Amino acid sequence: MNEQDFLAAYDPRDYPAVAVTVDVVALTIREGALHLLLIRRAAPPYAGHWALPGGFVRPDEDLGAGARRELAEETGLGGERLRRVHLEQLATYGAPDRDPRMRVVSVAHLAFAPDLPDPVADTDADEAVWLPVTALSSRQLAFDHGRIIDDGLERARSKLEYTPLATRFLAPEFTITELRAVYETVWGHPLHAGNFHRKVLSVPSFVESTGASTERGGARGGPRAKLYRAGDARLLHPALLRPAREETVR
Amino acid sequence: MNEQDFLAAYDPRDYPAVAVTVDVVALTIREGALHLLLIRRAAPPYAGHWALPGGFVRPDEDLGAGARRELAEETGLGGERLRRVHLEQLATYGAPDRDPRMRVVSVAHLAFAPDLPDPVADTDADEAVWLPVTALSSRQLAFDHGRIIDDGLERARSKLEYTPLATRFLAPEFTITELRAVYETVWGHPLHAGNFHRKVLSVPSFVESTGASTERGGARGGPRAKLYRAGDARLLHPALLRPAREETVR
DNA sequence: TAAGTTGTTCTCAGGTTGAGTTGTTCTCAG
DNA sequence: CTGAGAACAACTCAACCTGAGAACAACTTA
Repeated sequence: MNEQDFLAAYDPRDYPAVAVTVDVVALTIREGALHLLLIRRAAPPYAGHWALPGGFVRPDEDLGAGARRELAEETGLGGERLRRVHLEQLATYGAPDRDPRMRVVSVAHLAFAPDLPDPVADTDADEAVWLPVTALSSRQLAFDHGRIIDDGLERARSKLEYTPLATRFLAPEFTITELRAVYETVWGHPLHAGNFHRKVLSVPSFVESTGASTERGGARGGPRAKLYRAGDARLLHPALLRPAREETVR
Repeated sequence: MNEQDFLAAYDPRDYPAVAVTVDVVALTIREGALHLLLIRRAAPPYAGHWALPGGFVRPDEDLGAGARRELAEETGLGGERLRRVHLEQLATYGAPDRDPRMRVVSVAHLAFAPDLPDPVADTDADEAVWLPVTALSSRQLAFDHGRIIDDGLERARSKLEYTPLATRFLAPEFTITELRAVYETVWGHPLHAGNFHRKVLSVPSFVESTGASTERGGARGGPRAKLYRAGDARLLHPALLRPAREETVR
């Protein structure tokens, strides 16, 4: 049997039915707090529970494209602003019983977005909101989405260490203080302003100066800050390491 | 419609057919060189080409379990030795045209194994071999497996920096020099022996002393080396960073 | 104008790194 | 049995990086 005959005789229905979905852990920073995009499910299973935006991948659509489409549908975003959102694959979740309907394998993605407008509920959802991650524990989550969110948050924290992706939470031009605020909210603890400043400027191609400064000083005083934009580094060398967690005392 | 009615009325065949496979980038070190497990495909598509071990995920099997099963089938391994192999999810590949038969989404995994016996070809394969990664360029690879292998090698290199997984390429007891040889072969360049020694012993819980030493000195002389086993650290703090690649000169 | 805040630059002590050296223990060849 | 060479393990030292704090000028609001 040659390759062409083989393909002609091939019947996809011979294989077990598995559905493939994409889900998105979309993060943004609003009012100094890390927020996550969640929808409330309108239809069973898990009707009324909160879930990640996502859905079945379409027959001719790449996985990343599917994730971006789902994100666009939930945020009502398009064009340039959607293109500025960082999107990467997170991990794939495929426990046999994770969806009561059938075998569903979900390819989860992680998105970093600058402050975006309030989301719009579409057909699958009662409601869509940006929820502060600190408020997550009070919500009932569908499927294994709690686990996916935990993995996404840990990935986000670690990505800030060795990539310049913190800039993706900000407008194209930003100050070093705004960049530090991103690190502080994602990592959840304060950083030394002077050392952070020195470090960011010493990492090659992390940020580049625009030459301009802010129009005004800070809300409560202080000089105007210099403006920077993201440099062309894709990896930070050397990395900005998180302060080590305390050793477990024995 | 309540949730039970919904599930009763649900027909999986309403959804587009997608097949889910698991593939494994299995790495080991033989004779001082990094080797990769490859099989030669017996059946179309890509008959005669080299491919990663893998196959369709079974209806009631978790993704990681499927990857471990495929690895066991190709290596003929079982029991304790199979359990010692480190296996983690790498990434998922789902471009619509990556398989000519139908839409196939492949969840790739990465495995680190101590030196294993020669693989045994099973039904899907003419032949199975451990191939030095330096010889990869001379082989015709099926599907997008070249890309998956590149991603797996890069992931392996980076995992050695911040996890103690280098020990998974070795027997349960090893010397610091053997551990250094793992880093040197995976990273592809020599390391300073004295500094490596100091660093490994200074990272908390990376390795712990067994108290014993090797029976004999090195093949070409030298004292007996102290033996260590893996400690209980899951992450290295601080990490063992690769020397920075040279800056791209402009 | 005074008081307070903030962006930015310094200083300095302590730690870590890269590179080389030393001393000792071993294997192998003759 | 001995000498040459190899390798493990420990040390030294200069260069660099980091964390913590201080200094100071440029802003804000009251």
